[in-house]
Amino acid sequence: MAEATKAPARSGATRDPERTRARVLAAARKAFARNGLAGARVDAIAEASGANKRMIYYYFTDKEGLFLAVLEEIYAELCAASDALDLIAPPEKALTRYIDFIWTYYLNNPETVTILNSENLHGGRHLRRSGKMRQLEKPFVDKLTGLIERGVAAGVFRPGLDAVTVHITVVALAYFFLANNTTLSIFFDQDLSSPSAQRAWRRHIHESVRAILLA
Amino acid sequence: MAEATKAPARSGATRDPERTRARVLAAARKAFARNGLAGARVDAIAEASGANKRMIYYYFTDKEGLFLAVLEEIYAELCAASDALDLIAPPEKALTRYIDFIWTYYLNNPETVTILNSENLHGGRHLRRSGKMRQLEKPFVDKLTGLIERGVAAGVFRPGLDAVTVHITVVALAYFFLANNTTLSIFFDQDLSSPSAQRAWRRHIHESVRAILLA
DNA sequence: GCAATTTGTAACTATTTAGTTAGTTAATGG
DNA sequence: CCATTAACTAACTAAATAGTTACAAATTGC
Repeated sequence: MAEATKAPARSGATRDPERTRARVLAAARKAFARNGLAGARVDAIAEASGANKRMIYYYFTDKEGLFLAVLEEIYAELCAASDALDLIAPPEKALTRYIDFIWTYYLNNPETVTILNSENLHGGRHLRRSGKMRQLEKPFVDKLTGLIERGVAAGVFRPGLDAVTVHITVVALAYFFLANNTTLSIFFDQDLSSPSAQRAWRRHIHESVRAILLA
Repeated sequence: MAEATKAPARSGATRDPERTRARVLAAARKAFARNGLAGARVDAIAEASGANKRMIYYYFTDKEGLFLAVLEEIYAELCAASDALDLIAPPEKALTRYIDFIWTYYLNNPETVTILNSENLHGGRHLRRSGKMRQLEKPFVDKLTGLIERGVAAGVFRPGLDAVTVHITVVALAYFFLANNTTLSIFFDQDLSSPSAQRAWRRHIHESVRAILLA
């Protein structure tokens, strides 16, 4: 709502802070995803985004502020995608849709995976400071809780499993396979990055979560 | 075999390359686990280990060589612990023992977790170069394959699941929960690092893997 | 016991890095 | 239409960083 009044979206404008900010964030996301917080270079981000380095400090205070802004953007995207997920369907069908959503999301957003790993390396110290993080995930947990309750009521799912536990289980199976794909491929001497290996694992997640959840 | 003849283990010796190397590796492991490859400082590792910085380059060529040496040490420890695991027991009991081993290992070796994450961030480029990695994991996979086959033959486990798939499943559930504990705690607004949360998750892994594997 | 080699040290360097200074150009509001 | 503010730039700096140079002392092989 504030966008239209504050930034009148001039096309080809010589100055467009909104776009500059967005371009810096996009370049920063790539850089942090590839090299981590310490490995990413502010000079490189400035050059890649076409912004002057001074503007990065103008908008984001310092490197850690930029990293936090990237984290917040990533998190907002994840929540927006989660909110768009429709789980109003018969329990088994909704479960399938939910699992596919998680798998597809992390498969298509590898930067999210590596940046979240980086934040964990640093003990979550950026997210913890952020004001924007509180309870954005709650509507999604409520939606999943609703699905599980409907499934239990219908006698399809077994009782005793809460939404957060189920969710961490599904994310663990998807995220770990993708985040640690290279070391797993080396250790077990097989290419787990191939489309066929990915299909097989996606199928395995479906079967496993069904085995865990079905009555 | 070479140790006894080459390094006669003099206690309190003024020079002891074996110990210097070991101390550098220990300090490097801590530094890489805390700050990642780019974030770790060679000067800090030298100071923490009591070794002169020049010796680090003398033994490990460069920072990446040191990182690789840490990776190889971590991997060798993991394989040694895996080899010591006894799975000769009735299938269900052996399965419980195996799951406990994986959970406990990653719980007690958080540095292994973060360093493996770092190696994945860098696309496995250090491990891939290493000559020491090939097939060290094989005896363990064979042992697990044996367990699964015995379970299937006894009608306790369902057929169609290979050892690597089962193993990645168990490690995913343990490793992901531990590696991403802080962001998960923030996102879902609950302390997943507490002993009770850890006990609950360990129990959940047991129940889930049993659900996946039991006939 | 001495020449060669291994292990160790202190001080140095060339670059890179995050972060600044000091200013210019464009938009905006009265 | 001008004063004020927001957006932007180029060049700079102080500190940190990976990697070296040039030696010295201990150990080992002969």
